Amino acid sequence: MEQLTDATIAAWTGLMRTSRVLLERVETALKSAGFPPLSWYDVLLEIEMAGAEGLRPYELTDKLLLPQYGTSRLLERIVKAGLIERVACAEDRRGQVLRLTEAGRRMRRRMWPVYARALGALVEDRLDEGEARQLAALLNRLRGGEQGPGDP
Amino acid sequence: MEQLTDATIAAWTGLMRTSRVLLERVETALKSAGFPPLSWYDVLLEIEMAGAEGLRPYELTDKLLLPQYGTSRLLERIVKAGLIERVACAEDRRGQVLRLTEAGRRMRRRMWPVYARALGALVEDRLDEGEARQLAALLNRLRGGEQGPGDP
DNA sequence: GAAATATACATGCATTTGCATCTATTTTGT
DNA sequence: ACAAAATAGATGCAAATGCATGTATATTTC
Repeated sequence: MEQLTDATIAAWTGLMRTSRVLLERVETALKSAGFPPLSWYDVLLEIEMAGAEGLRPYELTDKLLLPQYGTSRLLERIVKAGLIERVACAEDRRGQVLRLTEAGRRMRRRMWPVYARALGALVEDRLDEGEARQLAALLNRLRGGEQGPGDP
Repeated sequence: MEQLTDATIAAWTGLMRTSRVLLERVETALKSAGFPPLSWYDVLLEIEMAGAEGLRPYELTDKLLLPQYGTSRLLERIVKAGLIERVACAEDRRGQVLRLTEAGRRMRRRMWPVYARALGALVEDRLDEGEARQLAALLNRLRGGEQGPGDP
């Protein structure tokens, strides 16, 4: 029942297993270097890339595909660690603007080499550039054709 | 610093985003049909496929790539729901053997159409068979060449 | 064959996640 | 301008996860 090709099943299980395994390895690399989880890196990077205007939490929710409460709590922890700060938002008094602290900027910079080394070993050493590009293309199609841009 | 090609970055972010989005949609499909999470399906299927000899928890841990305590607790819940039962293991008194109950077998059968429909919409409708096969191949290479077999 | 080591599984405790709902403000419709 | 609806964000509570460690049995080593 429910005809699905073997190829579909193989793609799905490959996706589930591979993403879990690689993510776990990246997390392990960060943790064993004494760094916080990858999600913190994502937050720090997005805020840094947002530049001088800062970033609103709801924008982060969109970019990182997190549930709203997930963003709220993640930010709470990162703020508590002193890596970002919330500033009241001038043009919307419900909201806030996120900014990196100096410690946050430093943390992001220090995490990157560990992250990059892991990606080098896990991805770049295993796929040549053409393959990586093809994989990315297939994954993007799977995700539903075309969405907003994406960054590391 | 830390040269990584754009293709590597694109493959990595594609992998993270796509796996999260698709998994979330599958989970949503199951939940809104009134079913338990996908991990329950995985457990039920593995036990069913193990056949008459049943399956040991540590084997499940290997197959599903779960941490040991994760398996222990997942099984606890599924047992409590009456879908599987633990039987004392004859040849290793530390261990146990898992078996499906009739309700477990039924549950797995009833979940499959929902699961399959989701995979049809998310994977099969978006990639033709050749693309799916290629995606699976690339993902398997990423996961570290060749491991044991894998099933849905 | 006794002691050391390894394996199977469980569990207490802290952290994280999910869900539903709450408050405050902004936007919309009339 | 005001009521209704939508949006930004927080939070209480329950469930799930991670981590370290515990207990029991098996296996290895000397």
